[in-house]
Amino acid sequence: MPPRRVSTDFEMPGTVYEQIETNKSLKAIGDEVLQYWKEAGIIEKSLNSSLGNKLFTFLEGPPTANGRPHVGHAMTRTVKDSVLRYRYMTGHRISRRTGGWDCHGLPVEIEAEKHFGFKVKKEIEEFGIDKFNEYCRESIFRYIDEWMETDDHLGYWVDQENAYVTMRNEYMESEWWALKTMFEKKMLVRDFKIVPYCPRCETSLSSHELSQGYDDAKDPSVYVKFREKGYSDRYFMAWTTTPWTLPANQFLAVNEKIEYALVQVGEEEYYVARPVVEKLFGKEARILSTMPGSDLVGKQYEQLMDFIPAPKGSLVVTSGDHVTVEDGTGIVHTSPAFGADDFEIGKRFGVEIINPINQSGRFNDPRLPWNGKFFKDADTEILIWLKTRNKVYRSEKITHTYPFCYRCGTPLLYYPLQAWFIRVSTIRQKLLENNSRIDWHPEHLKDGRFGNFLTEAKDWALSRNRYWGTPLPVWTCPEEHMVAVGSVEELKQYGGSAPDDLHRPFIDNVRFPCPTCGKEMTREPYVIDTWFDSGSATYAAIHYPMESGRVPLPISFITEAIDQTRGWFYTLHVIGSILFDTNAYKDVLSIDFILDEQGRKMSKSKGNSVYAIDFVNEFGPDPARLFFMTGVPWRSKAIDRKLISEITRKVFGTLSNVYSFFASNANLDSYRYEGLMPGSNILDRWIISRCNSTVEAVKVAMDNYDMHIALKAIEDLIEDLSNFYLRLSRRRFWAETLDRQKEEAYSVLFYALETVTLMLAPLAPFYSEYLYRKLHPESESVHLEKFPEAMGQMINHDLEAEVSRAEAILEATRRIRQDHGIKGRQPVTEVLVSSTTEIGNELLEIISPELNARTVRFVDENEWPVVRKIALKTKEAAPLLRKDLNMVREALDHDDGTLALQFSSAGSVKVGEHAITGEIAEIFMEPKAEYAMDHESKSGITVFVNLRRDQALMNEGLARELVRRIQVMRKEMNLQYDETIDVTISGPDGIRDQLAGHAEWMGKETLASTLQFASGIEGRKWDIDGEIFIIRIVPTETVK
RNA sequence: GGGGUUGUAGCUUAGCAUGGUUUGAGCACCCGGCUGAUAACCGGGAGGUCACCGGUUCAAAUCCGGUCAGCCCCA
Repeated sequence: MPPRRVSTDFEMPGTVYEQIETNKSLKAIGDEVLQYWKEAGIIEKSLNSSLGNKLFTFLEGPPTANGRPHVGHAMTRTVKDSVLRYRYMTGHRISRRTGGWDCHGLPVEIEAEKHFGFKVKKEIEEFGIDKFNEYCRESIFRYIDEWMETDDHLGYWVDQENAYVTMRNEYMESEWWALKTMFEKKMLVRDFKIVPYCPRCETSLSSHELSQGYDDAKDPSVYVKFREKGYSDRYFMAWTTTPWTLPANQFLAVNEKIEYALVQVGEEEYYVARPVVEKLFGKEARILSTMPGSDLVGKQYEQLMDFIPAPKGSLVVTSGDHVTVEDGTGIVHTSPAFGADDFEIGKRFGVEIINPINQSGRFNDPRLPWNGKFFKDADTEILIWLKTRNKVYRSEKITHTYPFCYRCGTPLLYYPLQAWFIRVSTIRQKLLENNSRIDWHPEHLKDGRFGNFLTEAKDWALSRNRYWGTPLPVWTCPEEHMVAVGSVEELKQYGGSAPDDLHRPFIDNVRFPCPTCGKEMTREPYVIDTWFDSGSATYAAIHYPMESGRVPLPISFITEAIDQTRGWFYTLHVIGSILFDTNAYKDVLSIDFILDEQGRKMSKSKGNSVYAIDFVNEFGPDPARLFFMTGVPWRSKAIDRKLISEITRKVFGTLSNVYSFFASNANLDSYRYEGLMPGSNILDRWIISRCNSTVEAVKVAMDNYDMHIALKAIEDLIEDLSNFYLRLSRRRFWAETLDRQKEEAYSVLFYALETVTLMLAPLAPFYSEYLYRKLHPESESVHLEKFPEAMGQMINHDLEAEVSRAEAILEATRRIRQDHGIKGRQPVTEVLVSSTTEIGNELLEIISPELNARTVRFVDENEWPVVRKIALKTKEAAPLLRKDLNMVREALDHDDGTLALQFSSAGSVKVGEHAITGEIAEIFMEPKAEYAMDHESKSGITVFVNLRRDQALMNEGLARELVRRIQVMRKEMNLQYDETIDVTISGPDGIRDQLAGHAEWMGKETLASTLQFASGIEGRKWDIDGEIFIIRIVPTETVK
C-alpha cells in the first residue's frame, strides 16, 4: 500500500481528530474518563435531565453496606446501569434513579454481638439497647466508601445522595402506615405458633429466611420402644432423629389409613406399619396380626422417660394425616412443643405442653440429668440413658438435610412462640393473578420456581424478638385491646410522645391510655423482619403516604441475583399485592452467580471470593462490564481471564485501530464530518445498511433486556467494519486529493464509528465516552446523546446477502490457493465464478485485488472448465461386473465426455456388454487439467482458479514479494509515511530482467526515489521461496 | 422425596419454540497465508455416539416418554 505524499509546504494538516495511543489500557481510559465526568459534572447532568418524556421506573434492591461488594454485585449493578443508560438515551425520564441501603436485621446485630463479645440477649439488655443500636447504626455503613468507589469505577450512575435508607424515621413511618393498613384488613395478626427458631440469635425465622439455611447434617436415627400400657413385652415402635425431644413426648401418632402389624421378634412384640416390617426386621419377625391404624388409636402407653410427669390426657395413640411410611415406622413420636403437627395434636387434646427447653436452646428443668445442656448436645446422653434401660431397638447415624440459621449456622429448632404474622396464605390466588402480569427473564421462573412458591405461600412470621429493626407499631393494654399506629402524628393523637428516633429502646417507653378501656397501653416488644423493610421500598422510599400522593406501580424494571427470587422479589410482590392490589414490578431479570475461575461457587469459607473493586481494577471497567454481558445472564458463569482479554482486543482494540486509521487520514486531508453523505459506492451502501440493521436488532434486544444479544450484534458489526469494509476500502482514503468520492468514504467511516460508539455507550460507558469525544470534540458526553434511530430506507438485506456471497468467493479462492501452494501475493491468470445468485460487477471489482487474478469473470454451468466422467460405485458395481470391473473402469476413465453425455441424457450407457446404469455409477466433474475447483455449499458458489502461471506472472509475484519486504523494513525503521528511500537489491542472476517491467510500480509503492540492483551488498537477508535476496534501504538524502 | 433448570469438540457456546443438506462458531493447538490502520485478520488440519435408552415420523440435536449426571429451589 502506498504511503501518502503530503505537501506540507503550503498547507498544514488539520488536527480536528485527536490521534490516540492504540495501546492505552482500558483501565487508564477508565480513570481518565471518570476524572472528566467528575470535573465536568456529567453524572449529575445525566441524573437530573432527560431526552424525552416517556416514563421508566426503576428500583434498586438495597444491599447492606456492612460487607464488601463482590464481583456478583458488580454484575447486577452493571446490568442495572446499562438498562438505565439505554433508557435515558432512548428518551425516557427515569423515575428514582437512586440507590438504596438495607440497614436493619440480624446480620448487623450479629456483627455487633461479635464486636462486644455477647453470647446471649440478656447481655445486650444489660449493656443497653440504646448503645447496642448505636453501634449497629454506625457499623451499617462500614464499607460504604468501598461501595461508592466500586460504583464510580464501574460506572454505575445512580443518585446516591438521595438514596433511600431503611433506618430513617421517614422510611419506617411509611412502614407503620403499611402495617396499620394490614392490621385493619386483618392481614396482620398475633398468633401462637411453632416457628423455626434460632436459639443463638433467640429469634424466629420467616419461611424465606428458613429456606436459605438447609444443609446436610449427621444425626442419630433411633428406633424407640414405647411399652403399651398393661403389657410387659409389647411396644409401639417409633422413629426419631431428634432424641432431645423424647423427654417431652406426649403422644404417638398413626395414620388411620395405613395397615399396621403386630410382630414378634425374639421375646418381644412390636406394633409397626405393615409395609416396613421387612425393611426393619428382615426375616426375624413373625407377624402375629394386622390391623388398620384406626384400631391403634386410643391405646395407651407408658411414659418413655419419666423425669417430667406427663400432664393429664397425654400418653395415648392418636391419628394424624402427616404420618407416612416413607421414613420410620409409621408411628410418629409426638412432642407438641417441638413440631407444627405435634403442636396441633396437643391443641386438639387440650393438654398442658411439656417444654423443658428455654429460649437459649438449653434444657431448663432441674429434674433432668442433662439440665443446662444445649439441646443438640444432649442427644448422646439421652441415647445412653435409653439404651441402658432397653428402650431402643436400633440406633444409627444418618445424613439428612436439616435447617440451620442462615446467618450464624446454629441448628434451628421448631419452638412454640407468640408471634405476629402476615396471613399471606389467604391471598395465594391474588398473588398468582398479579404474577401473571409480570414478565420474567428467564421466563421459566414465572410458573416455575416463583409461581410454585406462591402456590404454597406460607404465613409470614413477621415479628422478631430483637433490637435493631423497625419497631412493630402495635400497642396493647392489659385487657388485650390492640391499637396499630400508622404514623408519628397518630401516635401523638393517641397521647403518646414521639421520640426523635423511632428505634428501640426509645419507642418502648412510649405509652398511652387505651382508647377502649383507658388502661395503659404498651408496645408489643418486637421489631419486624428486615425483609419487610426492603420489600417496602416501592412506597417507603418516597415516604408514602405522608409526602407522596401516589406510588407509581408497577415498577418498570428490577433485577437482582437469583437468590432474591424467594427474597426481595417475593416480599415486594406480597406487599404490593396486599397494599396496592397490583404487581409491584413489570419486568424482572434474575441473574445467576459468577463462579470462580475453576467454576466453583464463591464463598467466604472457601476464601475464593473476588471483590468487585479488584476485578474492575484488574481488567478495566469496560472489559469487566462486557464480560458480564457475554452469554445469558441467568446462567452462572466462571470468571474467564482469556475471554475478558479477547473482548478487550476484539471490541476496544479493533475500534481504536479503526478510529486511528480514520483520524490520521482525515487530519491529513483536513476532513471534517458534516453529516453522512450517502453515495453510490457499494461498500459504503453495504456498511450503512449493516449499521442500520444492527441498530434495529440492538434496540429489540435492549428493549427485551437481552444485553448479551445486543452486544453480540455490535461485535459482529465491528468485525465487519474493520475486516471487510475498511480492509477493502483503504485505497480510497489514499487518493491524492479530497474529492467527493473520498469525502463520502470519510463520512461513511465516521458514521459507522459514531453509530457503533453510541450503541456501545450503555454497555461500555467509559470507552465509548473516550471515543465519542474524539469523534465529536464539541459534545459534552455520549451519555447525553440520543441512541441512534434505524433508518429503514438505508437497510438493504439483498445487498448484505450479496456481500456475504462475495466473502464466500474470497474464501473459496483462498482455499484453492492454499491447496495448490499458491501464495496470495502471487497473481494468477484467471478466476472463474459461478453462482446461482447474481453478484454485481462492482462488488467483484472490489474484491478482485484480494483475488489477485488477471481476469475475473462469471461463468454459467455449461462453461465450467470441467470434464464430466462416469464413476463406478464400486460397492454396487463389483457384484454385477465382477471380473470386467477393471476393464469398464478403464474405459470410463478414458472417456472424452461422450459416454458421460449419453449417461446424463439416457440414464445409462453401454460399455462392452454391460449396461452401466444409475444403480452402479454416477456422474462426477473433474476440473480440466489447468484448473482447480472449490464449491461453497451454503452460498451455492463455485470457484475455479486457473493454476497455470507463466513467467510474466511469476515476475509480478516476485515484485510483490520484494515490495512487501521493503515495506516491512520501512516500518521497522520507523520511517515517516512520506519519507522517500533509496533501495538496492541483490538477488539471483536475471533478477534485473525479471523485474524490469515492475520497477516503476515498485518504486511508487515503496516511495523509493531510486531502485538499483547490485551484488555483494550489505543489508537485510530474505529467503523468498528458497532464493536468497539482500535488500538495503536508506532514507533519501534531502537536498536543501 | 417433590419442583425447576442444564447436558452439543479439550474449554466457552449457537442452533431447539415452528423437525428437513454434512450440528455452526469462538478460544486454545498444529500447518500455511495476508498485512505500512490492527493488540488483528484469512485458509486449512485435528477434535462431536448433539448425556443415555426408547417412541413418533419419510426424516429428530430439535417433538414425546423414561434414565443418568450437574446446578438451583423446596420438603
